[in-house]
Amino acid sequence: MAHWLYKSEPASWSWEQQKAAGDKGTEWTGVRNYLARNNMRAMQVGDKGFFYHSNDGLEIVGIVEVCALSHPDSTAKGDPKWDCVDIRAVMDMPKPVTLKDIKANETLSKMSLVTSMRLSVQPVTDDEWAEVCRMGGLDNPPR
DNA sequence: GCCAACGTTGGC
DNA sequence: GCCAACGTTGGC
Repeated sequence: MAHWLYKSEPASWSWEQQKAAGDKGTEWTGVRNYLARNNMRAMQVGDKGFFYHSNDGLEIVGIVEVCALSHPDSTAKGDPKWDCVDIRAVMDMPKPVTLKDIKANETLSKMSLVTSMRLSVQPVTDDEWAEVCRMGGLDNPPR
């Protein structure tokens, strides 16, 4: 199963809000970048991902999973170019993993978060997934 | 608040 | 179809 990373500015949509949305989850709306959209189109229900706070926080704070396949973005005003998936919160990171920690870790030097700073929905490799989970204090990370 | 990176737009 | 201008993102 593939892994992903979702960026959000906590001022507009925070991890607390994501958790409050419960098991039904929410549409990951507002992505207007083709690469990020294509990543969402490739997602399967059950794919896990990291939830990252950009701008304020700069850390991975939790784990989410895809709970609905990509579908038209309801905020795109009927523009068929833009799709999104639904995601729901799965668990907190016991220890949030900061961007600083990630940049300092040689294993993660190729991570999209480092190399494609501005991409808002990114793929995460299995190795990166395992390493970030380990750093975050998850001994038995979800797959 | 600044500015680098980078995606998008639009004139040619 | 190229590329300069522009706008946005996001770390610092």
